[in-house]
Amino acid sequence: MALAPVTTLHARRHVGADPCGSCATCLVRATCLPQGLAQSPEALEGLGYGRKRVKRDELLCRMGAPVESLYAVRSGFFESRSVIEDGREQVTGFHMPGDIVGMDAIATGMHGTAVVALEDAEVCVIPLARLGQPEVQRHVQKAMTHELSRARGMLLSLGTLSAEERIAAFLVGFSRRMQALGYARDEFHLRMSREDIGSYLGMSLETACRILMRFHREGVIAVKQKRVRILDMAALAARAASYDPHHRKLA
Amino acid sequence: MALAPVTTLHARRHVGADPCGSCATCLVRATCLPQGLAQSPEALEGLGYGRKRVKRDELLCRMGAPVESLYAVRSGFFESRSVIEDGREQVTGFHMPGDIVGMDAIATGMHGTAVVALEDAEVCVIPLARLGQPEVQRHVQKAMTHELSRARGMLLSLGTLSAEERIAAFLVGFSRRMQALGYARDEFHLRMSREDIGSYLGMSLETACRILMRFHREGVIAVKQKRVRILDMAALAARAASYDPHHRKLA
DNA sequence: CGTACCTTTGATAGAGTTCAAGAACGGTGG
DNA sequence: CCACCGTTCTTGAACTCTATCAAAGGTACG
Repeated sequence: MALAPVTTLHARRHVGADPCGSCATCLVRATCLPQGLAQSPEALEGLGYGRKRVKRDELLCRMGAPVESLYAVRSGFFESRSVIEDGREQVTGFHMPGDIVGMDAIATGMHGTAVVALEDAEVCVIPLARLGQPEVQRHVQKAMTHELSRARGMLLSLGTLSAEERIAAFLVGFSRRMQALGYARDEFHLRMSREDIGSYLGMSLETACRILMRFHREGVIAVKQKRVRILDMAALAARAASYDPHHRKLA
Repeated sequence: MALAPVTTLHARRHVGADPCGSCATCLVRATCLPQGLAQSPEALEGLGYGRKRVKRDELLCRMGAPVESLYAVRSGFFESRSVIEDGREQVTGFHMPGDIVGMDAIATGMHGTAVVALEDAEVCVIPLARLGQPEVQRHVQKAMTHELSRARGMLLSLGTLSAEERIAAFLVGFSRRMQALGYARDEFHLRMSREDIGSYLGMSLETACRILMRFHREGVIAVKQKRVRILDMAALAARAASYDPHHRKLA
């Protein structure tokens, strides 16, 4: 159950390894918004989208701030946080390279969440003015429907699953996203703290911790601090009981 | 604390009172999708959007079914239900006249929820082909961002609020939506059962019931079966601790 | 190399679920 | 119009899960 050193993870890391690179070499290009605007890498380069670097714990955008642009994550991980009136706050999402951040704000013209970098990161800045263009609109619409699906999944998770099921579902989902980015699917580095995980999943940090340790004890995963290895994906998935739009019960 | 008879409610009801009426007299017209396509009522009429009637407990669309169109609710109330793999299901939304239903499905081309009529209802059918039109796209995008905001609000509710706070927030929100439709804001008829409310808010039907009774006992509301009167809106709002995008804690 | 933060673990308390049973309501047929 | 029956709502009691409080390791970072 021993975990490989972190360096193993970093060796696999070919996303965002080139923070100053051009779009031509950007490995999240396939999911990137500007992609819809230009077919060739050269044309992409000419679009003049800005880049922005954000250091760890810095804010990409503030809650309540007016929206000037959307952001496409190029490298690094982010989390979204929202507060309710009385000051309590909750993590509402984690964002990986290829994700588009800030769409929720288009309706109100104001960011509904604060987006924080969990590690040094870089984003592409997409001016809001671009949204008038039909190709951009189509791309954003697609990203938005995905956000909606994800949000409904979280709703189901928070509403009907037990804490253990939510943790399992979280790990399986995280694994899938890592795999989609070219990382290993069964060994990864959680960028966020136990408190963030707990907040995101609607439980205390202690509960999140205890359940991760329980899975470790039972041999489903190996976990040490932020390093996680999935030892029995099937067992984990079995405990996740996730949302399945193909399910025919209500058909 | 006695409640007025239901007829009082129905007397106020001027939305959807004309189920066969034209768009020109439709009172949810302002929020209706086709509105963006035609400036005059006559032009609206000519767009040839279909109508569809749905009886109580009938499905407007099935989960997993291919998406052919969106629906704009003209009259009546609906609820959305999703299932997770193991068969457990949850109510994920309630839909009132003026709401657009089915947007979540655009990405996958398949409905992620089953939409059920809570009473006899009528909808306008919006063929998916229309989505290519820029005006429609813009309108749908706006509706979608509102859905996203609502979803995040629910996430916060399920993640950080106590059962009592969630019930309070639900009542305040329901009241606001009723008022926006021209109904009384402090006296209304819940179309859904306690089980539906509980499911939507992530608690058992007994808990939903007990909390409503607690509010009744404390004089905050008067509730008898599905009839609700809000006696002390301020007290209710104080317990709701809802999501506020203007909040500056994370700014 | 020390300090602050994060993680882990234990003990206790409280909120909410589950099981169960009675009451109220609404629709239906005589 | 009334009685009946199924459904929904209400309420109680026992139990479970999760939160909270507290404190002891670890880790990472300056």
